Amino acid sequence: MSDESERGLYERIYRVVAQVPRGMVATYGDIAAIVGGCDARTVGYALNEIPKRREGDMPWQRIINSQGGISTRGVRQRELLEAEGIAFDARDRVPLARYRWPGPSAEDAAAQGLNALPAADADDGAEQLRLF
DNA sequence: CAGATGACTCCCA
DNA sequence: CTGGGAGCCATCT
Repeated sequence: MSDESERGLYERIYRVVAQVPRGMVATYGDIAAIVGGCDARTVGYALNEIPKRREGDMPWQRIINSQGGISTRGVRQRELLEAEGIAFDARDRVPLARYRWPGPSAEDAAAQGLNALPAADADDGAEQLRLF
C-alpha cells in the first residue's frame, strides 16, 4: 500500500513541477513557495529522487536555481530547455524575467491546496527601476 | 533516534 | 567573480 504515489511532500512537489508549462522555467524556491511547507533545498532533494516511472512525465529540466542557472550534475539539462525554445544568455543562464513561470492561477492553486506566487517579478532588477 | 546525504540560497570576505 | 560557512527539510541506513 502507499506506493510512491502517496509518499507525501515529495509527491506534492512533483505535482507542481509537472504543471510548469513547456517553454517556461521555475526556480527551486518558487516550487517550494507554491507547495508550501518546504524550502528550495527540499525541492532539489525531491527532484533528485524522482521515481523512474515519472521521469518521462516529469519536466524536471524546467526547474533551475535562483540565478537562472543549472544545478544538475552533468545532465544535459540545457539542451532539453533549448529544445523547448528557451534561450540562454551569454552567461549560460536563463533570463528569469522572461521565462519564469508565474505559478498556478489562484483558482488552480486553491483547488490543489497550493499557494500562488506573491509577485514573481524580477525583484533583483525591478527594485532598481523605482523612479523618484 | 542519530547520522549521513542531496539537483538550494543567502551572506560575507 | 570565487570560496567558505550556515540554515533548512525529507528520506534512508
